Amino acid sequence: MVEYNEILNQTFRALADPTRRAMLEALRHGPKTIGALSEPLDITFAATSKHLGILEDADLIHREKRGRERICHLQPGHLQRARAWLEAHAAFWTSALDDLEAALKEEDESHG
Amino acid sequence: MVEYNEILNQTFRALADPTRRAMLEALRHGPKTIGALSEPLDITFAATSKHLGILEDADLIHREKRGRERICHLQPGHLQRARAWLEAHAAFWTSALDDLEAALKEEDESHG
DNA sequence: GTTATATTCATCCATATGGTTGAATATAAC
DNA sequence: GTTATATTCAACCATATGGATGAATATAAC
Repeated sequence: MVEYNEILNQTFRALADPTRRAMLEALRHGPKTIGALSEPLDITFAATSKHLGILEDADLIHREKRGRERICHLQPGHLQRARAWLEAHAAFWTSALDDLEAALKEEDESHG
Repeated sequence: MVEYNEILNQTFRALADPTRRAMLEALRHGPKTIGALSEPLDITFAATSKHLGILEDADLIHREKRGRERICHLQPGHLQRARAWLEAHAAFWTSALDDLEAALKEEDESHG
């Protein structure tokens, strides 16, 4: 079993690279072969393949073998985990800081 | 000006390390000194300081100098950027896959 | 002023990362 | 079967990363 923390590590790491984000964005317009993916990125097939390995480890895509080519598909899977983490923290964060601000203001008023 | 892509790089990179996520979680309970932060992490002050530098670069925290200590505070700033990116993609992603599924199902039914 | 405490800085180290290149593999086209 | 195409594999390289250690800095305590 891959633990939660490890999933977040892989997912955030996968998203931290602009080339990989570009790949995910390209895949929004539909599944693509490795060749089609690497073409606009100006890197070799091998480099593309490595990036896809990282995205696949993070469960953000999967590769389907079709003849001599591989078709890459988006896979929602762990993106939701990362999203949930961020969501929870962003929300708490903001509200905690709002509370702090409100508390400071109140304190200020009670002393004013 | 730090461009959008660079912000995402820094933010996701900052979040990709479990030690740094633990730090952010610790800071949810209120501001803390470097010492208080590093204590439960079992790493040196220097390592803690480096991690904080990365979190600060990503605009996720800021350090306030108070006497000989530094107080670390959460800072919502760029977390929202990362969140927005993930949010947009997760939403699109899921709905695109839902659409695909629906389309396949419909096609299936029209052929059945 | 001297000493203790909190933090950072400068090295240094092992490993990970993103990239390349050229060989290997698998399948399609002829 | 031979050749061409799509992709991966195996080195290899330069740089980044996460960590440690010991010296430096700044401030508090005495």
